[in-house]
Amino acid sequence: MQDVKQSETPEQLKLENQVCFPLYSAANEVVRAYRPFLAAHDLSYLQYLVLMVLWDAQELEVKALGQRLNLDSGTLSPLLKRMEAKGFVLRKRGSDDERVRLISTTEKGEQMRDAVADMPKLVACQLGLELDELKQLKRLCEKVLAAS
Amino acid sequence: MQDVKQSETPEQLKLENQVCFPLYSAANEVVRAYRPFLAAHDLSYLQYLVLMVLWDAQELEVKALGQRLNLDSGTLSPLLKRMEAKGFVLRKRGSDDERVRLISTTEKGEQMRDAVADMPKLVACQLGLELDELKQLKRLCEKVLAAS
DNA sequence: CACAATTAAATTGCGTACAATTTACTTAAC
DNA sequence: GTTAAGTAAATTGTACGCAATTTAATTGTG
Repeated sequence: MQDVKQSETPEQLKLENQVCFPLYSAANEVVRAYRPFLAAHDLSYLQYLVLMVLWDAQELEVKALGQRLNLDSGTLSPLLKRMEAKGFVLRKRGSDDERVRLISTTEKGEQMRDAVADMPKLVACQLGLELDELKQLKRLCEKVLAAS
Repeated sequence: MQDVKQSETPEQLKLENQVCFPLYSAANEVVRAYRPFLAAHDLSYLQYLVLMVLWDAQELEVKALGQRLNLDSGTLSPLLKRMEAKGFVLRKRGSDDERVRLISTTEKGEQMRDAVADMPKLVACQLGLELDELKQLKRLCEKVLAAS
């Protein structure tokens, strides 16, 4: 019975033969790995990503932030409001263009940099990959992103 | 000004030096790539994953489904209800254990197999990776999953 | 057999993702 | 300079993910 059904499933449609599923699931796994560390600082994974962009960029419009993170205002607007409410970021209006929101870190947001500085290495260790494998994985994911 | 701030950011905390971000973003990208194809069949990406597991497994408890997909009942219970409402799956009660839900595909769910058979190849092409790179990516993601 | 401990799903509540629409503002064209 | 077109965020509505709790059924222990 089960054999009959299995033989009908084309090989390319089996979960274990697809790239998309391990990629999807590994990404979930990495976010899970970050969660406890970040939760200790009242941060979600995406909020952590936003801070990383801002640490490196000073002040950014929502749109520019979205371009770096591959996300739109539908995701970022409410997120940034929550981050403002928690005191991590500022949401100024553009002085020359009132439509624009200029996002920047607060002092508290800046301090998070030190608080989470060791996290990437900690989480990387949990992934069970060698250094060159991490680089490979990074390169392949970046190639996927470049193709989109 | 910007240079000062940048120099304060440790290298490992820059977005472009982290594995986690490209992985997270590439996974989002792949789901995005599937979306239009799946939407034509009234399926979400996760619903498609569930069907792939069921095509290969006949009948599964929610827990077993969750183990294969790395997801819990908080995600799966409402998802399976939606899939039942759309006629893709059945949710029987276990006859010997009334707590258990036995999930199986309907005729309609089975037919989806043919409808989406070409999708993996189509999407894989959009990823911009060579065949050996796809295999590499798959292997690395699976290694991450195995370590968790 | 009673009753505590365990287990499987479901539920609740919050934070993403994203399509589609709306709001508020700016720019272009006449 | 008024109106149309365009643009940046925000909002709305739906569907994940997941922690934490709840519900309902089963198992274990005396």
